[in-house]
Amino acid sequence: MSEPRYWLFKSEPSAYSFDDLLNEQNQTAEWDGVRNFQARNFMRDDMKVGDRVLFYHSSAKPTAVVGTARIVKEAYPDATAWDPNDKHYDPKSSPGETVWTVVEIQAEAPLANPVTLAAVKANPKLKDMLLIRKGQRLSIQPVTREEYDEIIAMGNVTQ
DNA sequence: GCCAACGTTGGC
DNA sequence: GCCAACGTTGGC
Repeated sequence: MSEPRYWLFKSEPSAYSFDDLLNEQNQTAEWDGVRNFQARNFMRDDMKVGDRVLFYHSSAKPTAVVGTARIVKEAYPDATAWDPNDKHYDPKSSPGETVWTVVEIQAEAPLANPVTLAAVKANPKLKDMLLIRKGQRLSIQPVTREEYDEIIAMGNVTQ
């Protein structure tokens, strides 16, 4: 068993929030609709069962890491890509020629104290996080173990 | 609502 | 292969 990797998943809570994930059966959901090659490659090539996930709310008030999750199922084809009625339909993908993939994540726990983007920017230990790099828009990003642990430490402080 | 940054598309 | 135009992301 290799060491788990660490990731940050962005979602707009108006579209899909951490609470939505908590309300799923088994608190588990398929992470579908990703249509960016770099994000797909992370899912397809690097994510393993047991990897840890920070769940981040983008375009929210405030924007923040709000909870943790784990990868519970590794990459498989994203069926929403070949559904013409789906918002993320992509005619270049088909059951015979998969372009896009999904993984499944299971919620672990909400953070007692969500770690806002401002708090991330204010913490020198987190200065290298991709999240705060100018122009970085990836919806799935790798995170180091140190960064993950620091976010958890910040998020579980009760105040 | 604005707009900077970036990815993708398509003409050439 | 270049690059302008366009669409999207996401913070502010």
